[in-house]
Amino acid sequence: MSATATGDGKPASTKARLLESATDLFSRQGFGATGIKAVLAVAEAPYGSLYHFFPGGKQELGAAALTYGGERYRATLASVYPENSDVVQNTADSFARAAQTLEETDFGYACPIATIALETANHDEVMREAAAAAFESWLVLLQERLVRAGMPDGRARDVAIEVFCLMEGAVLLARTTRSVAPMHTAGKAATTLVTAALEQSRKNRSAGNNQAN
Amino acid sequence: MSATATGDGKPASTKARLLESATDLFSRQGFGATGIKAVLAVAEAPYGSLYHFFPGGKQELGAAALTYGGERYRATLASVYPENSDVVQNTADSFARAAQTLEETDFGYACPIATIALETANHDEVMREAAAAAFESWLVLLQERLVRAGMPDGRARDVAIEVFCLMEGAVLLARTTRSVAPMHTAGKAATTLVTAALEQSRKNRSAGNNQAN
DNA sequence: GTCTATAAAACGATAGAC
DNA sequence: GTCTATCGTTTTATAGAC
Repeated sequence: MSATATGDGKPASTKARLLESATDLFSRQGFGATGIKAVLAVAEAPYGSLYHFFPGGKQELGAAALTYGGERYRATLASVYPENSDVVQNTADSFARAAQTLEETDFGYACPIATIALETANHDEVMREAAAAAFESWLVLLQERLVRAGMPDGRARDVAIEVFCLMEGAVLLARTTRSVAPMHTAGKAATTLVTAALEQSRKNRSAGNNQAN
Repeated sequence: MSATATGDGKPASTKARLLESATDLFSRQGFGATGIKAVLAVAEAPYGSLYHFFPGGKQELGAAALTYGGERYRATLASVYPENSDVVQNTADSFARAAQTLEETDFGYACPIATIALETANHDEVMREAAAAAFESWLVLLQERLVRAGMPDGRARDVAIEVFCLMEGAVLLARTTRSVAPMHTAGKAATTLVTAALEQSRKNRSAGNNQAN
Protein backbone atom coordinates (compact mmCIF):
# COMPACT_ATOMS: atom_id res chain seq x y z
CA MET A 1 0.00 0.00 0.00
CA SER A 2 3.04 2.29 0.01
CA ALA A 3 2.73 4.80 -2.79
CA THR A 4 6.46 5.51 -3.07
CA ALA A 5 9.45 3.85 -4.67
CA THR A 6 10.16 0.41 -3.28
CA GLY A 7 7.59 -2.26 -3.74
CA ASP A 8 8.01 -4.96 -1.13
CA GLY A 9 9.59 -7.91 -2.86
CA LYS A 10 12.23 -7.62 -5.56
CA PRO A 11 11.20 -5.00 -8.10
CA ALA A 12 13.35 -4.68 -11.19
CA SER A 13 17.14 -4.70 -11.24
CA THR A 14 19.46 -3.45 -8.55
CA LYS A 15 20.42 -0.48 -10.68
CA ALA A 16 16.77 0.43 -11.22
CA ARG A 17 16.07 0.18 -7.50
CA LEU A 18 19.06 2.40 -6.77
CA LEU A 19 17.82 5.03 -9.21
CA GLU A 20 14.31 4.85 -7.81
CA SER A 21 15.58 5.18 -4.27
CA ALA A 22 18.00 8.00 -5.10
CA THR A 23 15.41 10.01 -7.02
CA ASP A 24 12.93 9.71 -4.20
CA LEU A 25 15.25 10.44 -1.29
CA PHE A 26 17.21 13.23 -2.97
CA SER A 27 14.10 15.13 -3.99
CA ARG A 28 12.48 14.70 -0.57
CA GLN A 29 15.39 15.42 1.75
CA GLY A 30 17.88 17.06 -0.55
CA PHE A 31 21.03 15.81 -2.20
CA GLY A 32 23.48 17.04 0.38
CA ALA A 33 21.47 15.86 3.35
CA THR A 34 20.97 12.33 2.02
CA GLY A 35 23.79 9.87 2.57
CA ILE A 36 24.47 7.14 0.06
CA LYS A 37 23.97 4.64 2.86
CA ALA A 38 20.35 5.71 3.11
CA VAL A 39 19.93 5.31 -0.64
CA LEU A 40 21.38 1.80 -0.46
CA ALA A 41 19.21 0.86 2.50
CA VAL A 42 15.95 1.88 0.80
CA ALA A 43 17.03 0.12 -2.39
CA GLU A 44 17.95 -2.96 -0.35
CA ALA A 45 21.25 -3.05 -2.19
CA PRO A 46 24.70 -3.92 -0.79
CA TYR A 47 27.23 -1.18 -0.31
CA GLY A 48 29.57 -1.99 -3.16
CA SER A 49 26.85 -2.16 -5.79
CA LEU A 50 26.64 1.61 -5.88
CA TYR A 51 30.23 2.03 -6.98
CA HIS A 52 29.83 -0.87 -9.35
CA PHE A 53 26.94 0.73 -11.22
CA PHE A 54 28.03 4.33 -10.65
CA PRO A 55 31.84 4.50 -10.63
CA GLY A 56 31.64 8.27 -10.37
CA GLY A 57 30.20 7.94 -6.88
CA LYS A 58 27.57 10.19 -5.43
CA GLN A 59 27.83 12.78 -8.17
CA GLU A 60 27.20 10.27 -10.94
CA LEU A 61 24.31 8.79 -8.97
CA GLY A 62 22.85 12.26 -8.50
CA ALA A 63 23.08 13.12 -12.18
CA ALA A 64 21.60 9.74 -13.14
CA ALA A 65 18.76 10.25 -10.68
CA LEU A 66 18.00 13.61 -12.28
CA THR A 67 17.92 12.06 -15.73
CA TYR A 68 15.82 9.14 -14.49
CA GLY A 69 13.33 11.31 -12.62
CA GLY A 70 13.16 13.76 -15.48
CA GLU A 71 12.35 11.05 -17.99
CA ARG A 72 9.76 9.54 -15.68
CA TYR A 73 7.90 12.81 -15.30
CA ARG A 74 8.18 13.48 -19.02
CA ALA A 75 6.34 10.20 -19.58
CA THR A 76 3.71 11.29 -17.07
CA LEU A 77 3.33 14.60 -18.88
CA ALA A 78 2.94 12.77 -22.19
CA SER A 79 0.10 10.71 -20.77
CA VAL A 80 -1.58 13.78 -19.27
CA TYR A 81 -1.27 15.61 -22.60
CA PRO A 82 -2.36 12.99 -25.16
CA GLU A 83 -1.78 14.13 -28.74
CA ASN A 84 -4.60 16.07 -30.33
CA SER A 85 -6.66 16.52 -27.19
CA ASP A 86 -7.84 19.59 -25.31
CA VAL A 87 -4.69 21.26 -23.96
CA VAL A 88 -6.68 23.45 -21.60
CA GLN A 89 -8.21 20.42 -19.93
CA ASN A 90 -4.84 18.68 -19.97
CA THR A 91 -3.27 21.62 -18.18
CA ALA A 92 -5.96 21.52 -15.52
CA ASP A 93 -5.40 17.78 -15.16
CA SER A 94 -1.66 18.16 -14.67
CA PHE A 95 -2.16 20.50 -11.72
CA ALA A 96 -4.89 18.28 -10.25
CA ARG A 97 -2.58 15.32 -10.55
CA ALA A 98 0.24 17.18 -8.81
CA ALA A 99 -2.10 18.09 -5.98
CA GLN A 100 -3.12 14.47 -5.64
CA THR A 101 0.50 13.33 -5.55
CA LEU A 102 1.29 15.85 -2.84
CA GLU A 103 -1.55 14.58 -0.68
CA GLU A 104 -0.69 10.94 -1.27
CA THR A 105 2.93 11.50 -0.24
CA ASP A 106 2.09 13.70 2.76
CA PHE A 107 3.54 16.69 0.89
CA GLY A 108 6.85 14.92 0.60
CA TYR A 109 7.22 14.45 -3.09
CA ALA A 110 6.23 16.36 -6.18
CA CYS A 111 9.03 17.42 -8.53
CA PRO A 112 11.97 15.00 -8.88
CA ILE A 113 14.31 17.78 -9.96
CA ALA A 114 13.64 21.06 -8.16
CA THR A 115 15.22 20.37 -4.76
CA ILE A 116 18.39 18.86 -6.22
CA ALA A 117 18.66 21.53 -8.90
CA LEU A 118 18.56 24.43 -6.44
CA GLU A 119 21.18 22.75 -4.28
CA THR A 120 23.67 21.90 -6.98
CA ALA A 121 23.16 24.42 -9.81
CA ASN A 122 25.92 26.65 -8.51
CA HIS A 123 28.82 24.36 -7.93
CA ASP A 124 28.22 21.14 -9.84
CA GLU A 125 28.08 21.62 -13.58
CA VAL A 126 27.38 17.96 -14.36
CA MET A 127 24.29 17.84 -12.19
CA ARG A 128 23.17 21.30 -13.24
CA GLU A 129 23.16 20.22 -16.88
CA ALA A 130 21.29 17.02 -16.08
CA ALA A 131 18.61 19.07 -14.33
CA ALA A 132 18.46 21.58 -17.16
CA ALA A 133 18.05 18.78 -19.71
CA ALA A 134 15.17 17.31 -17.71
CA PHE A 135 13.38 20.65 -17.52
CA GLU A 136 14.00 21.28 -21.20
CA SER A 137 12.45 17.94 -22.17
CA TRP A 138 9.28 18.89 -20.32
CA LEU A 139 9.17 22.32 -21.92
CA VAL A 140 9.67 20.87 -25.40
CA LEU A 141 6.84 18.41 -24.94
CA LEU A 142 4.54 21.11 -23.62
CA GLN A 143 5.50 23.49 -26.38
CA GLU A 144 4.86 20.87 -29.04
CA ARG A 145 1.36 20.21 -27.71
CA LEU A 146 0.59 23.92 -27.66
CA VAL A 147 1.79 24.35 -31.23
CA ARG A 148 -0.41 21.46 -32.30
CA ALA A 149 -3.30 23.24 -30.62
CA GLY A 150 -2.69 26.30 -32.75
CA MET A 151 -0.06 28.51 -31.16
CA PRO A 152 2.93 29.83 -33.08
CA ASP A 153 6.29 28.42 -31.93
CA GLY A 154 7.54 31.42 -29.98
CA ARG A 155 4.29 32.00 -28.16
CA ALA A 156 3.99 28.32 -27.33
CA ARG A 157 7.46 28.32 -25.85
CA ASP A 158 6.61 31.27 -23.60
CA VAL A 159 3.35 29.74 -22.48
CA ALA A 160 5.11 26.45 -21.71
CA ILE A 161 7.61 28.33 -19.54
CA GLU A 162 4.83 30.20 -17.75
CA VAL A 163 2.89 27.02 -17.01
CA PHE A 164 6.10 25.40 -15.79
CA CYS A 165 6.84 28.31 -13.46
CA LEU A 166 3.31 28.27 -12.04
CA MET A 167 3.61 24.55 -11.41
CA GLU A 168 7.03 24.64 -9.75
CA GLY A 169 6.22 27.69 -7.66
CA ALA A 170 3.01 26.04 -6.51
CA VAL A 171 4.88 22.87 -5.57
CA LEU A 172 7.24 24.91 -3.44
CA LEU A 173 4.46 26.81 -1.69
CA ALA A 174 2.30 23.72 -1.24
CA ARG A 175 5.06 21.65 0.30
CA THR A 176 6.10 24.50 2.58
CA THR A 177 2.58 25.24 3.82
CA ARG A 178 1.36 21.65 3.68
CA SER A 179 -1.66 22.70 1.67
CA VAL A 180 -2.81 21.92 -1.86
CA ALA A 181 -4.61 25.27 -2.11
CA PRO A 182 -1.75 26.98 -4.01
CA MET A 183 -1.79 24.10 -6.48
CA HIS A 184 -5.42 24.79 -7.33
CA THR A 185 -4.90 28.54 -7.52
CA ALA A 186 -1.90 28.18 -9.82
CA GLY A 187 -3.75 25.58 -11.86
CA LYS A 188 -6.62 27.94 -12.51
CA ALA A 189 -4.18 30.66 -13.53
CA ALA A 190 -2.43 28.26 -15.90
CA THR A 191 -5.63 27.21 -17.65
CA THR A 192 -6.70 30.83 -17.97
CA LEU A 193 -3.32 31.65 -19.46
CA VAL A 194 -3.43 28.80 -21.97
CA THR A 195 -7.01 29.65 -22.93
CA ALA A 196 -6.14 33.27 -23.54
CA ALA A 197 -3.09 32.38 -25.64
CA LEU A 198 -5.11 29.97 -27.77
CA GLU A 199 -7.80 32.55 -28.34
CA GLN A 200 -5.26 35.21 -29.22
CA SER A 201 -3.55 32.87 -31.69
CA ARG A 202 -6.84 32.04 -33.36
CA LYS A 203 -7.71 35.72 -33.61
CA ASN A 204 -4.34 36.53 -35.14
CA ARG A 205 -4.74 33.75 -37.68
CA SER A 206 -8.24 34.74 -38.77
CA ALA A 207 -7.02 38.30 -39.16
CA GLY A 208 -4.57 37.00 -41.76
CA ASN A 209 -1.73 38.19 -39.61
CA ASN A 210 1.15 35.89 -40.54
CA GLN A 211 4.00 37.00 -38.31
CA ALA A 212 5.80 33.82 -37.32
CA ASN A 213 7.38 34.65 -34.01
CA MET B 1 33.29 44.94 -5.16
CA SER B 2 31.75 41.74 -3.85
CA ALA B 3 28.00 41.92 -4.16
CA THR B 4 27.26 39.26 -1.55
CA ALA B 5 27.05 39.05 2.19
CA THR B 6 30.33 39.83 3.87
CA GLY B 7 31.73 43.27 3.53
CA ASP B 8 35.46 43.33 4.08
CA GLY B 9 36.03 44.91 7.43
CA LYS B 10 33.79 44.31 10.42
CA PRO B 11 30.15 44.68 9.45
CA ALA B 12 27.63 44.68 12.25
CA SER B 13 27.59 42.26 15.16
CA THR B 14 28.85 38.69 15.17
CA LYS B 15 25.29 37.40 15.32
CA ALA B 16 24.29 39.50 12.33
CA ARG B 17 27.29 38.26 10.35
CA LEU B 18 26.40 34.68 11.20
CA LEU B 19 22.84 35.18 9.99
CA GLU B 20 24.03 36.86 6.82
CA SER B 21 26.52 34.11 6.13
CA ALA B 22 24.05 31.32 6.92
CA THR B 23 21.29 32.79 4.78
CA ASP B 24 23.64 33.19 1.86
CA LEU B 25 25.37 29.81 2.02
CA PHE B 26 22.28 27.77 2.84
CA SER B 27 20.29 29.20 -0.05
CA ARG B 28 23.17 28.80 -2.49
CA GLN B 29 24.45 25.35 -1.62
CA GLY B 30 21.63 23.92 0.40
CA PHE B 31 21.19 23.42 4.13
CA GLY B 32 22.36 19.83 4.29
CA ALA B 33 25.38 20.37 2.11
CA THR B 34 26.65 23.37 4.05
CA GLY B 35 28.65 22.70 7.19
CA ILE B 36 28.54 25.08 10.11
CA LYS B 37 32.28 25.47 9.79
CA ALA B 38 31.77 27.06 6.38
CA VAL B 39 29.19 29.42 7.85
CA LEU B 40 31.60 30.43 10.61
CA ALA B 41 34.47 30.91 8.17
CA VAL B 42 32.52 33.27 5.93
CA ALA B 43 31.22 35.16 8.95
CA GLU B 44 34.77 35.34 10.31
CA ALA B 45 33.43 34.18 13.62
CA PRO B 46 35.06 31.77 16.10
CA TYR B 47 33.65 28.28 16.45
CA GLY B 48 32.03 28.63 19.83
CA SER B 49 30.12 31.77 18.97
CA LEU B 50 27.59 29.76 16.99
CA TYR B 51 26.50 27.72 19.98
CA HIS B 52 26.58 30.83 22.10
CA PHE B 53 24.11 32.69 19.90
CA PHE B 54 22.21 29.62 18.72
CA PRO B 55 22.13 27.03 21.50
CA GLY B 56 19.87 24.85 19.37
CA GLY B 57 22.73 24.28 16.96
CA LYS B 58 22.36 24.00 13.23
CA GLN B 59 18.59 23.67 13.31
CA GLU B 60 18.13 26.90 15.25
CA LEU B 61 20.58 28.66 12.95
CA GLY B 62 18.68 27.39 9.93
CA ALA B 63 15.33 28.56 11.23
CA ALA B 64 16.80 31.94 12.19
CA ALA B 65 18.35 32.28 8.74
CA LEU B 66 14.96 31.64 7.16
CA THR B 67 13.34 34.29 9.33
CA TYR B 68 16.18 36.72 8.67
CA GLY B 69 16.22 36.15 4.91
CA GLY B 70 12.44 36.29 4.77
CA GLU B 71 12.30 39.61 6.55
CA ARG B 72 15.05 41.03 4.37
CA TYR B 73 13.22 40.18 1.17
CA ARG B 74 9.96 41.44 2.61
CA ALA B 75 11.67 44.80 3.07
CA THR B 76 12.89 44.64 -0.52
CA LEU B 77 9.37 43.89 -1.69
CA ALA B 78 8.04 46.82 0.31
CA SER B 79 10.47 49.15 -1.42
CA VAL B 80 9.62 47.73 -4.84
CA TYR B 81 5.90 48.12 -4.11
CA PRO B 82 5.67 51.61 -2.57
CA GLU B 83 2.20 52.34 -1.19
CA ASN B 84 -0.26 53.87 -3.61
CA SER B 85 1.84 53.40 -6.72
CA ASP B 86 1.27 51.47 -9.94
CA VAL B 87 1.20 47.81 -8.94
CA VAL B 88 1.58 46.65 -12.54
CA GLN B 89 4.82 48.58 -12.90
CA ASN B 90 5.92 47.39 -9.46
CA THR B 91 5.36 43.81 -10.49
CA ALA B 92 7.45 44.29 -13.60
CA ASP B 93 10.15 45.90 -11.47
CA SER B 94 10.26 43.01 -9.01
CA PHE B 95 10.99 40.52 -11.80
CA ALA B 96 13.55 42.82 -13.40
CA ARG B 97 15.24 43.18 -10.05
CA ALA B 98 15.34 39.42 -9.56
CA ALA B 99 16.90 39.01 -12.99
CA GLN B 100 19.52 41.59 -12.11
CA THR B 101 20.32 39.85 -8.83
CA LEU B 102 20.74 36.54 -10.63
CA GLU B 103 23.20 38.04 -13.06
CA GLU B 104 25.13 39.87 -10.36
CA THR B 105 25.54 36.68 -8.34
CA ASP B 106 26.38 34.48 -11.32
CA PHE B 107 23.01 32.74 -10.90
CA GLY B 108 23.95 31.76 -7.40
CA TYR B 109 21.44 33.60 -5.33
CA ALA B 110 17.86 34.68 -5.72
CA CYS B 111 15.37 33.43 -3.12
CA PRO B 112 16.67 33.09 0.45
CA ILE B 113 14.03 30.50 1.32
CA ALA B 114 13.26 28.15 -1.58
CA THR B 115 16.28 25.84 -1.45
CA ILE B 116 16.16 25.37 2.29
CA ALA B 117 12.37 25.00 2.31
CA LEU B 118 12.35 22.17 -0.23
CA GLU B 119 15.08 20.35 1.66
CA THR B 120 13.58 20.55 5.12
CA ALA B 121 9.80 20.84 4.67
CA ASN B 122 9.32 17.11 5.10
CA HIS B 123 11.24 16.25 8.19
CA ASP B 124 11.88 19.44 10.15
CA GLU B 125 8.74 21.10 11.37
CA VAL B 126 10.52 24.04 13.00
CA MET B 127 12.26 25.05 9.79
CA ARG B 128 9.21 24.33 7.67
CA GLU B 129 7.15 26.74 9.75
CA ALA B 130 9.84 29.41 9.57
CA ALA B 131 9.86 29.11 5.78
CA ALA B 132 6.07 29.17 5.61
CA ALA B 133 5.96 32.31 7.77
CA ALA B 134 8.45 34.04 5.47
CA PHE B 135 6.42 33.21 2.36
CA GLU B 136 3.22 34.27 4.08
CA SER B 137 4.66 37.66 4.96
CA TRP B 138 5.47 38.28 1.30
CA LEU B 139 2.02 37.17 0.19
CA VAL B 140 0.31 39.39 2.76
CA LEU B 141 2.28 42.41 1.63
CA LEU B 142 1.53 41.71 -2.01
CA GLN B 143 -2.12 41.08 -1.30
CA GLU B 144 -2.43 44.31 0.63
CA ARG B 145 -0.99 46.31 -2.24
CA LEU B 146 -3.36 44.65 -4.70
CA VAL B 147 -6.36 45.40 -2.49
CA ARG B 148 -5.27 49.03 -2.29
CA ALA B 149 -5.15 49.03 -6.07
CA GLY B 150 -8.75 47.94 -6.23
CA MET B 151 -9.01 44.17 -5.99
CA PRO B 152 -11.33 42.41 -3.58
CA ASP B 153 -9.57 40.47 -0.81
CA GLY B 154 -10.02 36.97 -2.17
CA ARG B 155 -9.01 37.85 -5.68
CA ALA B 156 -5.97 39.77 -4.44
CA ARG B 157 -4.89 36.76 -2.43
CA ASP B 158 -5.07 34.51 -5.48
CA VAL B 159 -3.21 36.96 -7.68
CA ALA B 160 -0.51 37.33 -5.02
CA ILE B 161 -0.09 33.56 -4.97
CA GLU B 162 0.08 33.39 -8.75
CA VAL B 163 2.71 36.12 -8.96
CA PHE B 164 4.67 34.35 -6.24
CA CYS B 165 4.55 31.04 -8.11
CA LEU B 166 5.66 32.65 -11.37
CA MET B 167 8.55 34.28 -9.56
CA GLU B 168 9.75 31.19 -7.71
CA GLY B 169 9.36 28.93 -10.71
CA ALA B 170 11.31 31.38 -12.82
CA VAL B 171 14.08 31.53 -10.23
CA LEU B 172 14.37 27.75 -10.34
CA LEU B 173 14.46 27.62 -14.12
CA ALA B 174 16.81 30.57 -14.43
CA ARG B 175 19.33 29.20 -11.95
CA THR B 176 19.20 25.76 -13.54
CA THR B 177 19.66 27.01 -17.11
CA ARG B 178 21.91 29.92 -16.20
CA SER B 179 19.69 32.28 -18.16
CA VAL B 180 17.54 35.22 -17.17
CA ALA B 181 15.16 34.61 -20.08
CA PRO B 182 12.61 32.70 -17.94
CA MET B 183 12.61 35.61 -15.52
CA HIS B 184 11.53 38.00 -18.26
CA THR B 185 8.94 35.60 -19.64
CA ALA B 186 7.43 35.00 -16.22
CA GLY B 187 7.58 38.71 -15.46
CA LYS B 188 5.55 39.54 -18.54
CA ALA B 189 2.99 36.89 -17.61
CA ALA B 190 2.77 38.32 -14.10
CA THR B 191 2.13 41.86 -15.27
CA THR B 192 -0.48 40.64 -17.74
CA LEU B 193 -2.13 38.71 -14.96
CA VAL B 194 -2.19 41.67 -12.57
CA THR B 195 -3.45 43.98 -15.30
CA ALA B 196 -6.30 41.62 -16.17
CA ALA B 197 -7.30 41.19 -12.55
CA LEU B 198 -7.36 44.95 -11.99
CA GLU B 199 -9.47 45.49 -15.07
CA GLN B 200 -11.87 42.74 -14.08
CA SER B 201 -12.21 44.19 -10.59
CA ARG B 202 -12.95 47.64 -11.97
CA LYS B 203 -15.51 46.19 -14.34
CA ASN B 204 -17.22 44.31 -11.53
CA ARG B 205 -17.35 47.42 -9.40
CA SER B 206 -18.80 49.66 -12.09
CA ALA B 207 -21.42 47.00 -12.75
CA GLY B 208 -22.52 47.43 -9.16
CA ASN B 209 -21.71 43.83 -8.48
CA ASN B 210 -20.97 43.73 -4.78
CA GLN B 211 -19.99 40.12 -4.13
CA ALA B 212 -17.16 40.27 -1.63
CA ASN B 213 -15.20 37.11 -2.25
C1' DG C 1 31.00 35.60 29.14
C1' DT C 2 34.25 34.29 24.86
C1' DC C 3 36.52 31.11 22.50
C1' DT C 4 39.79 26.80 21.58
C1' DA C 5 40.63 21.97 21.70
C1' DT C 6 38.57 17.57 21.76
C1' DA C 7 35.10 13.71 21.22
C1' DA C 8 31.96 10.75 19.18
C1' DA C 9 29.65 9.66 15.08
C1' DA C 10 28.73 9.68 10.06
C1' DC C 11 30.35 10.70 5.75
C1' DG C 12 32.13 9.23 0.97
C1' DA C 13 35.34 6.28 -1.07
C1' DT C 14 38.43 2.20 -1.66
C1' DA C 15 40.98 -1.89 -1.25
C1' DG C 16 40.73 -6.51 -1.25
C1' DA C 17 38.14 -11.03 -0.11
C1' DC C 18 35.11 -14.16 -2.34
C1' DG D 1 32.19 -9.77 -11.60
C1' DT D 2 29.90 -9.12 -6.64
C1' DC D 3 30.07 -7.59 -2.28
C1' DT D 4 32.11 -6.76 2.76
C1' DA D 5 35.22 -4.66 5.90
C1' DT D 6 38.10 -0.74 6.63
C1' DC D 7 40.36 3.97 5.85
C1' DG D 8 40.80 8.72 6.29
C1' DT D 9 37.90 12.97 6.49
C1' DT D 10 34.59 15.73 7.95
C1' DT D 11 30.46 16.42 10.44
C1' DT D 12 27.89 18.30 14.71
C1' DA D 13 28.24 19.04 19.40
C1' DT D 14 30.53 19.67 23.99
C1' DA D 15 33.61 20.27 27.65
C1' DG D 16 36.72 23.09 29.69
C1' DA D 17 40.55 26.86 29.32
C1' DC D 18 40.92 31.78 29.55
